[in-house]
Amino acid sequence: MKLNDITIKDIAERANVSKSTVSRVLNDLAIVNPKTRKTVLEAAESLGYQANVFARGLASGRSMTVGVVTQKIGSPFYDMMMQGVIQGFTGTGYSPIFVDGQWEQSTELDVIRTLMGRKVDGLILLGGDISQKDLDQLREQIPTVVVGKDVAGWEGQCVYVDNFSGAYDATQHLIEFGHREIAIVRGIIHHQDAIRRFQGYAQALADASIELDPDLVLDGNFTAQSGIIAVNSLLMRGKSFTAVFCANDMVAYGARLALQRKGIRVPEDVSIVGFDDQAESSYVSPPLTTVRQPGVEMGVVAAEGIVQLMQGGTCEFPVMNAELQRRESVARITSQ
Amino acid sequence: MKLNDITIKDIAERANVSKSTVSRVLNDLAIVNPKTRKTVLEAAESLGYQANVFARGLASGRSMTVGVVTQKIGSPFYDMMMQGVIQGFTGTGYSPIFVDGQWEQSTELDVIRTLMGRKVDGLILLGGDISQKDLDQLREQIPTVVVGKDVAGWEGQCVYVDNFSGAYDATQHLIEFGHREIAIVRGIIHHQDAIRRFQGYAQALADASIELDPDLVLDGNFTAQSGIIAVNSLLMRGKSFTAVFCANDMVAYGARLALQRKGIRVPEDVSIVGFDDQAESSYVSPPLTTVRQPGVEMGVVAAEGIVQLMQGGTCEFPVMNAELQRRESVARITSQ
DNA sequence: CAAGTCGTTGCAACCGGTTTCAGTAAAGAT
DNA sequence: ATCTTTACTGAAACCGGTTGCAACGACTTG
Repeated sequence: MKLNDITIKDIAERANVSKSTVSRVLNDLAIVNPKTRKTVLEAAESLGYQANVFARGLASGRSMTVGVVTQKIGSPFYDMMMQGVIQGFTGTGYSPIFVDGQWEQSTELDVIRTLMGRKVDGLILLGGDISQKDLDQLREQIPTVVVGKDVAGWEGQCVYVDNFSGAYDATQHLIEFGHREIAIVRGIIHHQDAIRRFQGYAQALADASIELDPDLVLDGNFTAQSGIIAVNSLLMRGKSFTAVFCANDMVAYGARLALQRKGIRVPEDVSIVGFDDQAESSYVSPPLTTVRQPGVEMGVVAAEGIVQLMQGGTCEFPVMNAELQRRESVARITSQ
Repeated sequence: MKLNDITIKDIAERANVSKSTVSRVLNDLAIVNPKTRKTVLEAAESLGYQANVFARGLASGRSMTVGVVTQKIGSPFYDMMMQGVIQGFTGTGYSPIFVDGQWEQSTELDVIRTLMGRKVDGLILLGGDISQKDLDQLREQIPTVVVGKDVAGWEGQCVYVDNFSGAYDATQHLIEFGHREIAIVRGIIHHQDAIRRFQGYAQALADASIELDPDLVLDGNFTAQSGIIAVNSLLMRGKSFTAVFCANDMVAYGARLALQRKGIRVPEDVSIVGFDDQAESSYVSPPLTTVRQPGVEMGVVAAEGIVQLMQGGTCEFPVMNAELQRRESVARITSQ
């Protein structure tokens, strides 16, 4: 099946040393005579040796893999983080193995169990909904970092963006442009990011002495479809509004479409702001003003951090910040 | 590190049998007395036994993992296939391990080497640019299926869509709607899909007795940016056209934006058709008429196929077909 | 010159399974 | 009653590494 049946033993014979010596050279964890070392290295090289991961894993207990739990492959923000993770691991000797939690707590626990069964050396959780208890328990068994949310008691060991100030900036931007009737389509109700974003929105309004109007607060679930529904219900109710701040870009797309269907122009009649800055957002019509999350960077940082952790070190992540990308979906309001 | 240090030996002691018997029960590959069997199973259950993958792999040579090489995590079409693959593997006992080829041949070979080093039992290649020679060589070493392109000599062992007829249908749709000056923005020049799509376009024109105008053929690279550039150069040249068929949806977004920037309306002035049907396309403005590729299904089918192959069977994939999704980016032309 | 060090290396046990081969007891055949 | 089967089970080798411990030669040291 595999061409590569050269083992450490073959090298040993070729170099006239014992298996142990070869192993020591290959992992350089003991002093070996430089000359011997060279001979072994050459032998290994010329034979094209590649260690058998099973044997190594069995003997050492380490697998050189880390499990990465994502929530839904194909979801823009999580995909960015995955890219970052891959990037962050290249050259470290560790390989990520990705599994998908499908946004479901039970599935998530399942896949983590599978990962543990596969003896991963570390765990990166991208988002997810596991309970604090399970999380804490997990961390005791295996080096873990969480990306995309902050967990109580894990200060510095979570990579996340400041959703509050991102949302605050976005809302303030709308206010600066003269908007006062600003609707919001929230994300999944118990989702941490969604909550923080709502708080940022609320604070920005408060700071501008604009009363928060409950009728302008709609619930959604991060999908384009939910943006459509939210806008339609807003329209149906006959509520007046000049801008809508969306839970993420997909919701913004939906909102945009729903408005157009009613003959309402964006941004001339209603302005829209999204959150995420997914790849398409620069190219839709009009290009979407949105809050950029540094997804790729977060992935990179997480990968680097877990490597530290697995090597017995510690890691301390800074809070990443989300930056408003001003494009063309927001217009100035002159008079009402 | 792990709570789970129960081994086959513990079960053996608990059930008063030998390791061998336990192994036989657990893999049921030999006749074991039903009573003994039951005892062992119960012991395993009550101890919460989970096999050590390293030991199993070392002894049996099988890892129960299959390597999946994608080209770029975050790319809509490939992501759909990944989702499908995950779906297709659930419940089979195999786990996919994803790596990213980054659209580069050398990287791709590298990651495949890594996968082989990790002793995957099978390989799924999503797209990719490896040479036919390398591919053939690979297939001799390990069960392999290729998704997203067809390889000479691998009939039935590749999962791919009929790009030709997808493109043909799209172009014909434009022709039916009265278009005769149909531009095309092609994908990466040597990319198989891009070539097939171009051929479909050309054939549809030919069948309608429309001469293919080389000035209406632009090159791109599947990115939105390339759509913008293509349309701009078309406009710059002052060439007249009423529709543009794009290599994929991202290109279509770019084209759409470039047109808008010049005050050209879609679809009133110029119609656009894309390819892929990525999630956003239903919600952009106007909702994009595009050719849907059944990415998820392809992934599922590929996963099921490789399982067959790994178990010593064979598999025979049908050609998937691409279906035109008529939405709102194409308008009828009445008079020129 | 004997004893003690140090640097370097080999032996062998071990990691936790799978698998071959031989052995035992019960059932069937002669 | 003896000889074959048949059904089932155990001992032990093996997979390919890692690692503790002993050993060995050369070099100091007393």
